[in-house]
Amino acid sequence: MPTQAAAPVAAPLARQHPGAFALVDGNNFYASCERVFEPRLIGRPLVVLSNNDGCAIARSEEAKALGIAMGAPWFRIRHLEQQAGLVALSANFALYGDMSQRLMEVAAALGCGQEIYSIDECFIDLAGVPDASARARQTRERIQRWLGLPTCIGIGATKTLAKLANHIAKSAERKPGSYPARLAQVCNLLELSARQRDWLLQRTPVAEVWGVGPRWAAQLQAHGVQTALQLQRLDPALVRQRWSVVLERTVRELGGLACIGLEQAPAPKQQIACTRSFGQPVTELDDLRQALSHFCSRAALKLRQQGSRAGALLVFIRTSPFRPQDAPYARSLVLPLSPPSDDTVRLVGTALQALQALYRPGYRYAKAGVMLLDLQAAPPQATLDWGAPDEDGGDGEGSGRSQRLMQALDAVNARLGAQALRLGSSGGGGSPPAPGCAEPAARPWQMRQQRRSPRYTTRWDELWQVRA
DNA sequence: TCTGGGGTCCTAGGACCC
DNA sequence: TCTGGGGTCCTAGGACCC
Repeated sequence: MPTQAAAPVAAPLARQHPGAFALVDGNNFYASCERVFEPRLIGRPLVVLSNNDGCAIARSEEAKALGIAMGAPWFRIRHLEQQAGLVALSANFALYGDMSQRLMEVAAALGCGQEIYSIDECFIDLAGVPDASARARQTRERIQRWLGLPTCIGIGATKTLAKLANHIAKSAERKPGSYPARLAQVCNLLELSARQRDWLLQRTPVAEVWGVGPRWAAQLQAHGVQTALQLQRLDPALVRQRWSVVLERTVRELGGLACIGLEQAPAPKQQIACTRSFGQPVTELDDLRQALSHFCSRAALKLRQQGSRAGALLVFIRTSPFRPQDAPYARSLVLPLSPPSDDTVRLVGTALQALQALYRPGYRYAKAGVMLLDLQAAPPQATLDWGAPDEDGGDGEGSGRSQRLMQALDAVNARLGAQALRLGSSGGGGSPPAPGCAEPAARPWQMRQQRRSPRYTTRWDELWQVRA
């Protein structure tokens, strides 16, 4: 057996100085974005629904108080519309993404490095930043005043402790009296005594620790570990043996040893997926072809945007696991792409070939998707030379013609809207048609989004209207 | 009737190599 | 009783994150 290197844990020991990280996190981010443009929603229980209006993926405090769980299916909570004045909106990712960019710009000024961790969270490197707490409060106020978005900020010696501090800042704000008031909104563990920190860790359930999911939480509890403090005091070697090197890192991070660094430049993705549940069950091959063509086109755009090519492509189709009355069917197929490609025409052609092999009539399909695999950096872009004949003489892979076609496709869609120019196999669908074009017939695979708010910040025709 | 859509990392085990 | 000793690559599965 090869001996296990201790590298993943040992490397950070080289850090000379204790670090300091902040975590800036939007409160109930999607719900808060909606309230910025629709103030009548303030104070009301509000949920944002997933694609297809399937389940709740964000909740205002008032909605949480009604007992609505994260991921609660809409059909189980919709009675609260009548009973409790619950408002439900379809997810408006164009709006959230744009608000996120603005938030990240303001938050970046807090320190000397930023890792955008998710749509509503970023880590900030605070090494060498004086008066971190005061700066954090100022950053919070700017985000509130300039964007109308509430945030909380946690500060600690490691990313795991910054996360934990953020959790405390939120809890202290949500439930005044549960923690000292000065910890609300901004919680800086670095300015507390060891005793005070232990007290906070002791009050934090182990399941709230970043990196401890439901499975490990249950196992830890069975092992007598209920709190973050008890987890921090476990023997790292035991944790590694009984669980994994991943949880061992968490234990060390809780103890103040930074094992997880700040990743400022996001690494290129190793795989790119586009998958969707359908708005209605789909039975016809032609509808599946349209759906997969559409998904694959989106994935191909993401692929080109990060400058990669795919060496393989996976397609899956499946019936609903939630409908026992339907005959189950779920299959996937991986096809190689040789040579690797970023050409929408070729990728969609391959995806449809896979679909042809997977499709069986007689099933009610509920979901399908495309994943691009084996991603590798694309060779440097050929210079744009419209007049020159293709060196390889054809429209084969990597040819100048393929590259120019994709550049033109992306340029047109960047100007006129994501679906303005698309393959015929995609059929209608996606975004509304450009002005003057006919609305294509709705297809069963298209997702339901019946309660979406306007895309206030990214569409000229959906701007806020003010009447004098 | 109605249950999201992305990602990451780590480990174990098998195939295969010299 | 003994059965070589290293290695790499790939895949599936399990855990986690938002």
